[in-house]
Amino acid sequence: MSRAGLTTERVVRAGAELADEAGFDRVTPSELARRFDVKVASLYSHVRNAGDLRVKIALLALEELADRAAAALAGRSGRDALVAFAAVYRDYAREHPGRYAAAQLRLDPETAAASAGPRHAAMMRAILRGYALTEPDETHAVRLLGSFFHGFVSLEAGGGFDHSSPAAAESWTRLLDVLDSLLRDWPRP
Amino acid sequence: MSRAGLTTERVVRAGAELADEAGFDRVTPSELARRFDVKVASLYSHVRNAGDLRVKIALLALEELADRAAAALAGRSGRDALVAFAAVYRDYAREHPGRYAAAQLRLDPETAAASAGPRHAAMMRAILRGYALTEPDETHAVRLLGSFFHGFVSLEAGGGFDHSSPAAAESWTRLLDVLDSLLRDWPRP
DNA sequence: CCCGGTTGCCTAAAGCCTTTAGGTTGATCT
DNA sequence: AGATCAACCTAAAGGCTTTAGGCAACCGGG
Repeated sequence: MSRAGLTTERVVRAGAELADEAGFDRVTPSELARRFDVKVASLYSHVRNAGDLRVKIALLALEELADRAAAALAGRSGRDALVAFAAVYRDYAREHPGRYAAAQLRLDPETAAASAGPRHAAMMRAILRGYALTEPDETHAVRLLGSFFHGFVSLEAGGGFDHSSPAAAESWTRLLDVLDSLLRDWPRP
Repeated sequence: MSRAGLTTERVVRAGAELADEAGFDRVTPSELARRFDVKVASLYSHVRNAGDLRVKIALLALEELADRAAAALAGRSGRDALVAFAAVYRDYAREHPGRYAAAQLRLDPETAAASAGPRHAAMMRAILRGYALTEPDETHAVRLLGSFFHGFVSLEAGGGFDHSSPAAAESWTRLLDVLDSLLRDWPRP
């Protein structure tokens, strides 16, 4: 009997692929075991339990997203940075819907703090430094962008824009222009 | 043996309460049966299966939300309407997190069309008629507002704003002002 | 080379959830 | 009172999760 060569890494990565193919809520130890042609119990040496598996996939997704965002941001500022950053989110969600869903998993505070989450917040702030906002408006703007990105991408993933025109992509482009213009010309309190 | 007096209506309503207390993903026929002190199989006369139960809870949530929104919108326009409508969403999500999560469930196109979903879209458009937007910008604006509302509310529900100041409520109020001002002074293409 | 330890994977078993098939009994209408 | 319908039940099959304990493949050292 040759071995399948499981490691936590490989298990989590396979879980992420499964999430993209079948949906994050269909990621189960049983299904993964089937894919590795291994008995279910064998996975439990690499992952504490089903919940832990999900958390690890979420952390992977957050890292991947942050890495892509960081790469996209390099050498850009202002509107360019905003558009590039936004594209990373939308593209990632479209390419990897299961991972994107995983990234939305609620983490306990400790895990969240050690995740790539804070990097995301920092990058968002870095973008806004290209616009002349002062606190607390910069924080409000971070939240506006975060909410819009996440909301748009998840509504699109849920098919919310499917049966109306124009296509989602057109609204996305136009709205980024609108937001850029809003940030440059931020209304006073 | 006296009967529990189940009906589809009561089962779905209890499911919605369970969702709010324990989370939408913990809504199972088993748990509901326990609450009604009834055998699991008995529920299957009132609900086709676990998925059907979830869908029915989602439809209930969408109706409730639309009803509240319609009531809030009555007699208001412009900024007032925008703020009142937004408040309905946020308050509903905070009062009924499980139902709000349910309302995000992906429905098949047929079910979605028969749901209260279209009413939501219509109300959003009604609000925007208070601002002088022309197509396709009105559609873009609908999507901006929808994305922002949903994004903000779900990030807040996920605890995303918990460990930073100012409080979410403050950003919410301020950002609604900002959006109102944006809509009144919508940038040209 | 082979021997011992580590680690990867297994069998077994218990517990819970879902779903279906078919039977019984309470409520209701005539 | 009898018939009918709906509400509820028992029984059973099948899947997922998790733990405990066992065997054997691999790796490093003697």
